[in-house]
Amino acid sequence: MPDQQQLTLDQLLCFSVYSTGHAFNRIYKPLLDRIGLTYPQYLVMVVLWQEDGQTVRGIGSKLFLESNTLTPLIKRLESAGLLKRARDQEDERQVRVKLTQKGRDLQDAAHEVPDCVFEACGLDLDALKDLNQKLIMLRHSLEKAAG
Amino acid sequence: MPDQQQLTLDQLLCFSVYSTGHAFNRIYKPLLDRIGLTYPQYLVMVVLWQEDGQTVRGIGSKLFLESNTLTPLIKRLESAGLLKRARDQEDERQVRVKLTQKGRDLQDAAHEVPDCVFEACGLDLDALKDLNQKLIMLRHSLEKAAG
DNA sequence: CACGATTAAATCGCGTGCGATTTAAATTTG
DNA sequence: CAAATTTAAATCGCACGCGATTTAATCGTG
Repeated sequence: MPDQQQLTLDQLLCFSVYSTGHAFNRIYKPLLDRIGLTYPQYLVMVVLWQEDGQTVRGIGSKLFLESNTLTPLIKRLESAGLLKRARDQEDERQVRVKLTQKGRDLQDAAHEVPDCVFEACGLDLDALKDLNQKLIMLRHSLEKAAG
Repeated sequence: MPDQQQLTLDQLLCFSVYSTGHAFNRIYKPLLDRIGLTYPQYLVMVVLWQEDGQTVRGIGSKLFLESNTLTPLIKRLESAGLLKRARDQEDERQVRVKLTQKGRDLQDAAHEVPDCVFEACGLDLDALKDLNQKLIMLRHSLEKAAG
């Protein structure tokens, strides 16, 4: 980065990532309000719709989140009746998260969300995939650098 | 987006943005801890280093944040002695934020932060600028769609 | 000029993220 | 096998973000 004396926000990649994250949230908010989920809760549901019965740690490794964030979040989903939490019988340290019928049914209600978001991005599918891949690679570099 | 039955996280651009934002935070954390700032606080300082004496609303329009987020954050920066808040004499609705000497001096201490982050990205400058521009355009599309 | 509308901050409540610590279970090692 | 270590969740505290509301100042219209 040249000449930090004139450092501006629009030169900072971190800021475009940060602010675009907020912009995504503003798109998701009205869509997810309809089905009673927050964005992070939606991500947990996506992970569980893909594979039910995962542990908190397993969900966390996919979302890059830990139990201090996930435990309360998952408890809220349990309060909403979307899933059940239960200690694993074979390893009682772990908690397995299983969808209820209501939780599985919600996938249908969430059906149109990705299309609406895709629309809002204003990108064709190739450009979107390309940007996605570049960000995944960037995330990987950052994770490696963080150690 | 094809076939939401098999929707996975790594297909979601929103998630790569969301998780890369967290990854940036993990890079910034140790760098900013040294100078006693959080990442959003650092962004406010960057905005003020570029132009001192802005209003809360002015700062917010650059950061895509509002007074409900900024007021407490800026008060913390004031408590840390980095700036002063004062009502604008010409329009008492507005609060002007002015750096103290300590706040201006902090720019030197923050000197190496952008270089460290750039390093962690593992991208050459052209690739970084390209990615940055694409994200800025995406953010613009999302803001427009959110209305 | 007055009164309703608009605007800027601030306040409040809630849901994340996350560092630090705690608790309990499983694993490793002597 | 027992003690020390490791591991998985949970808990706690704090700082965002943001929707909703409140307060105070300014503007706009009649």
